[in-house]
Amino acid sequence: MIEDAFTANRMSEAPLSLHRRILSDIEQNILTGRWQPGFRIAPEQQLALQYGCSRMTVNKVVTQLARAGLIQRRRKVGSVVLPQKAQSAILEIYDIREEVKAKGEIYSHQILAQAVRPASGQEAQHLGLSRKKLIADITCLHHAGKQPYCLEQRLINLDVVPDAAAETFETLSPGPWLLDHVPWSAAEHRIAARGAGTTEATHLAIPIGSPVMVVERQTWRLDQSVTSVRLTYPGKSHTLTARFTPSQAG
Amino acid sequence: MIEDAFTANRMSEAPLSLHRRILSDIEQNILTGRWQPGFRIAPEQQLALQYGCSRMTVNKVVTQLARAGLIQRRRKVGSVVLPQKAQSAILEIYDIREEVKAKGEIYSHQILAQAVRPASGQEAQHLGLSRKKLIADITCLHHAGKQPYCLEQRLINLDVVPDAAAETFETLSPGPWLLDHVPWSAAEHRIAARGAGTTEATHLAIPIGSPVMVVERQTWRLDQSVTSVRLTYPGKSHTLTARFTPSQAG
DNA sequence: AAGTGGTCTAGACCACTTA
DNA sequence: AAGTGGTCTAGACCACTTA
Repeated sequence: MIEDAFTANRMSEAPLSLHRRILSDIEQNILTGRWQPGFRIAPEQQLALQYGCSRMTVNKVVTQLARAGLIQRRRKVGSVVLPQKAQSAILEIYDIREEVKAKGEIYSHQILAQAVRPASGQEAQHLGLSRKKLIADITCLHHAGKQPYCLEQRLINLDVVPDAAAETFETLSPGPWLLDHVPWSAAEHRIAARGAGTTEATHLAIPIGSPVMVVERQTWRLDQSVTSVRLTYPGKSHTLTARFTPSQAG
Repeated sequence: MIEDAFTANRMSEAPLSLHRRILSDIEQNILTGRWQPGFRIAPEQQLALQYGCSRMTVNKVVTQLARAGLIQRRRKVGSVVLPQKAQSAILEIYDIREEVKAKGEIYSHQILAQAVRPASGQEAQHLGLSRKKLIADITCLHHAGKQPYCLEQRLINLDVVPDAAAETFETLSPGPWLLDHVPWSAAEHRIAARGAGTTEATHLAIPIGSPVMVVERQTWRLDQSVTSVRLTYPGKSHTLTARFTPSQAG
């Protein structure tokens, strides 16, 4: 369990750790705007004196705040409050199978098309590999009960995942299969609302032009692209949720 | 700057700190599936011996992994690898003004309607307050150049933010104004794709039924709701982006 | 040269949880 | 009773950055 400020504040009996007290103090000063962007936080030594604790305890707090993006730390200069350009929230992207099961529906998936072929120029660029490298191109439809739930269009870099060429994806759909077979180190998601094109409309059994949510995800291992996927959901059936509590982020 | 595993791997010269080495080791074991969910990680004492370092150093790493949601820690039981139910990604939600400026367009906003009135039953429930409490109900249109960019429909809990009743929001739109005036401790976002209704279509100058992205955000201060807002963007003009690197999350 | 953060140590005492 | 994590201390040495 992650204990965050929100939770901590509701559990009134729990004696706050020194760490948490210092964290909340500084955090509140920043979030309420008492300490404006550019404000310089007292150096660790001084904070340690103020709170009557060791420098290590203060250091952990301030490091955490830097990780959460509230401040920037630089040697000799000190810790400076950053402008709050963005609210960052934690978006949980669940496995489609789990999503469907969580709705109490029966999950199934179906491979509509599968090919191994050299990457086109555009694809190669997108995946960050040289042209003519082999990729797997897979189209997969996910069902909730008998209803189409999500259309998956995926490219896999066979340099990184050669096993994918021979895989049928019958038991596991490409997403979870890849999670099981490849270590990855970074992912990027783009989320947009669009009107369904002919392909999406046909497979998802919705009218052309009706709103769909498109989630595009690209995954890297070190600096090699592993896979790139576009997930298309009918607008009615899918909502993403993201939460944020500042102290949780660090 | 947050230094994450991805970055670290690309900066080959930088000597890895002990902390980072231990973190990467454990993380890779989990992310590659060598340590399956349920696997029990060696206790801190033993890890400290293995790496020839003090327990404190190990503790910081393992605490960070727990915060990132990769493992669960329990006294006496130890640290257990959690099932990877979700990929979590960090979604940055920018201020609309900044978003527009970043596109090189001129930003402006316009208050279309503003009222102070008692909350309806549904609104009271949504905001988690008793009925008849006063709320501010504001509709605001954001422009990029001369084009409508985003429709904002907002409720503000006047118990928490009494000043909002008298505010005209001419200089600052309600979002940034609230950020400047109220400390908050948690936020929740829901993101969906829908077809534009009559109201949205009219204000955004798009056809009825055309795809829009709807971002609903609710913000709390401790356990009081501060504000609830619905932002509606034409599907064409807006994409959300979320990134993730595992070690960054902690 | 001096201030600041980055990292680490070797210990301590306690709280919680299972047995 | 014993194992494990939670938190904290009082120091250390160094790297970086500004002056």
